[in-house]
Amino acid sequence: MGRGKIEIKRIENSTNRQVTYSKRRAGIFKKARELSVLCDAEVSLIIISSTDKVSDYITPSTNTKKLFDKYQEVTKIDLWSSHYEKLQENLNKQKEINSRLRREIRQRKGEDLNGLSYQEVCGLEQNLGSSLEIVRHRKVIN
Amino acid sequence: MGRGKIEIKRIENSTNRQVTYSKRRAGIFKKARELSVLCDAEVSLIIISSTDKVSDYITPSTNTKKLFDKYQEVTKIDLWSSHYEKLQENLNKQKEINSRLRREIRQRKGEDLNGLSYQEVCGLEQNLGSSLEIVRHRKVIN
DNA sequence: AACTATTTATAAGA
DNA sequence: TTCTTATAAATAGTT
Repeated sequence: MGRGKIEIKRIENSTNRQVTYSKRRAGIFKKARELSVLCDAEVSLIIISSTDKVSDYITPSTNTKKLFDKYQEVTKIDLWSSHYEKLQENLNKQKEINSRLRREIRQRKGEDLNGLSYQEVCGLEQNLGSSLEIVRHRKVIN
Repeated sequence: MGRGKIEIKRIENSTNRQVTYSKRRAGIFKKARELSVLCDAEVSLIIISSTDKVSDYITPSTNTKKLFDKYQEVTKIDLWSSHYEKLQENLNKQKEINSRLRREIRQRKGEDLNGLSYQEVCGLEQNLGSSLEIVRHRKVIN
C-alpha cells in the first residue's frame, strides 16, 4: 500500500490507528458503493469504531430492516430468537428471585415453615422479636 | 483498476457483472477484515447478489445480533421492538414486583418505615406480633 | 490536510 | 473458470 508493506495486526499507536481508520473507512465505503452499483447487489456495511461511533452504508434501493430480514431468512441465524432468549432468561431470573422473596415473606408471617430446621426457626424467632421491638419503638416515638 | 478506467454504473453484460462481482466481493471482504484488525473496529458486511445469494463478514469478537443491537441503539432504527415489547413489559412488571417485595421484607425487619402512617405501623406491629406467636408455637411443638 | 512512493486491487485478455 | 498482466486505485509514511 504505502511506503513499505504493513502487517495486518492491531495498530498500537492510537493516532496512527485513528488516521488509518479514517482513510480505510472511506475506502471501504467507496468499495461498497461501487459494488452495489456495478453489480446490482444489495450491500449493508456497518462499522463501529473502537470509540463506539457508528457509520453505515446501505444500498439505496433497500433499507436496513428489509436487508436484515432477507439475511435472517437465508442464514437461518435467528436474530430475533437469540434476542428473545436473553430477555426470557432475564425474565426467568426475576421470577425466581421473586419467588424466593415471597417465600421469605411467608416465613416471616409464620407460614411455610416446614422446610426450616429447628435452628433456623430459632433464628427467625429472634429476628422477628427484634423487628417487633424496632417497630414498637417507632410507634412510640411517632 | 484494470486496463483503462471504468465508470461506476451497472455492468450490463451479465457475465462481466458476475466476474466483477466475484472479484470485488473478495476484495471488499479482505478490506473489511483488515479494517477490523488494524483499527480494532467492529465491522458487519452483508452482501446479497442480484441472484439473491448472501455473503457476510462479521468481526470475530462480536456477533451479528450484538452488533445490530448497538447499531439500533445509535441509529434509533427499531429492528426488533414489535417482537420484544411485550416481553420487555413483562420484565419491567416483574422488576417492579421485586422491588415491592424487597420493601415489604425491609419493613418486616423494621427498616424503611418512614413511608408508613401511624395506622400502618400499628398494623405491622400486630402482624409481626402474631407471626412471632406462630413461630414460637412451632418451635415448641418441634 | 496534502503529498508521493509503493503496494494492492482489478479489468481485460488469454 | 483461473491465470496473467497492465493499469488504476488505495494507502502508509511523510511533510
